[in-house]
Amino acid sequence: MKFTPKGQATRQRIVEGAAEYLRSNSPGSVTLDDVGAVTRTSKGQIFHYFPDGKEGLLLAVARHEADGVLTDQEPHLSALDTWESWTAWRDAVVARYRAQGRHCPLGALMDQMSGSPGTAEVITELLAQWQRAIRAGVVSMQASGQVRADLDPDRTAAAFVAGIQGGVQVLRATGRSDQLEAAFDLMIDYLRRA
Amino acid sequence: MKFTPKGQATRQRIVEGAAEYLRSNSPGSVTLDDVGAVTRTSKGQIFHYFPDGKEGLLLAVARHEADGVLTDQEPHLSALDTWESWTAWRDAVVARYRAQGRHCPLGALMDQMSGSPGTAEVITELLAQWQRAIRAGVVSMQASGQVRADLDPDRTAAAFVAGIQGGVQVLRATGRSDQLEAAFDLMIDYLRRA
DNA sequence: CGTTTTTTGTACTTGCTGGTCCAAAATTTG
DNA sequence: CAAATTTTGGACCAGCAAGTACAAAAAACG
Repeated sequence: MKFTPKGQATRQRIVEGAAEYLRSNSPGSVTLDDVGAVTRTSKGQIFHYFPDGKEGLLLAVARHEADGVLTDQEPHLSALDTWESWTAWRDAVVARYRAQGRHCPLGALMDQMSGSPGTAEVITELLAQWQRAIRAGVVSMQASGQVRADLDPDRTAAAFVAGIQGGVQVLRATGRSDQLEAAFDLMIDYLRRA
Repeated sequence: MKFTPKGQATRQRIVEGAAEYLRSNSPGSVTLDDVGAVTRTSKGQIFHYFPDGKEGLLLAVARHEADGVLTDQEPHLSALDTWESWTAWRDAVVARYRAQGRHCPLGALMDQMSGSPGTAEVITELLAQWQRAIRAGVVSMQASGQVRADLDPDRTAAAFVAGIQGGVQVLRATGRSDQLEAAFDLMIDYLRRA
């Protein structure tokens, strides 16, 4: 499929509009007409740019959101080489999620996961990248001798992913960020003692 | 609403059948006809026992599943007073979730959460109970002097909830239990060193 | 320009699903 | 046993939302 610049702009408008809309509405209840209304597009355009219909559109949205999650923390993620950078990262994530409350791109992703194997794949890739970035941070802390060398960076990073993921999940369900903060603090504290 | 014994049995059959069915199918795609087919009941019966229709049924299922999650780990949860009991608990949870893979009652709950405030409440209550049980375990370890007394039991329990929750979530998305195990191990290890 | 391709709008179709209605069967009750 | 109540079955309805058809507008192109 090739599109002219105008076409690409429209396509992008649809994806971004749908993404934002999906952050506050469960994917099951979002209709193509909703998307059309929000993005000022007609059904014809939606199917023109997403021949696979709703499924294709949701997948495109998933990819778009997955991108956002990582680039969002990028300044922090790639520089986890001092204790300050770790806590700064923690603060950024907590503040970010606390501000947006339930309207969470990652959470919306998870919601649309069940049923769509494509989305599950996108999430798997996202988590893997995330874990890799954290792992790199652990390794760099070991390299500078601030963390014991016998710590397994892979498992530590895996635990971080689980903790953050779970904290966000709880935040979405309950509206409270306690668990997210506690998990983050415990894990960083664990690193500190290692 | 009052039902005869026969009626209660039917109601229960519907809830349990629907619950099992929901574990492997996303709630958005589950229809009342599906439930009827699986539980050998007619639409009439479903609306007879759940006057609020689908929403009421899903809520009943949510409560049923929430019960199951805790009673499932109950032998372990109420006896977290030795290191062996903690690791036994860990092993039980990991084994359990690894066996069931994606068909996870808690995960299915989370899925149907978005959009239904009732379900969100059920989940909040479940998480709170869970956290309380873990907290009690931490306290008892402190009482017996196996864990430092200056550790905050609330925050520690909160972190555990987040870690497990996230691990399960990742397991559902990727099919791998690495993160769940890593989170569990890191946290227990953290306790050990405290 | 004129033609060809892309983009957009809209009316329509189709299938599905939650929910209603009502009557028959079974069960309880007196 | 007869009346009242509960349980069950299934036909039916209404609305909604995905997807299609097709033509007009706009742009690209030579």
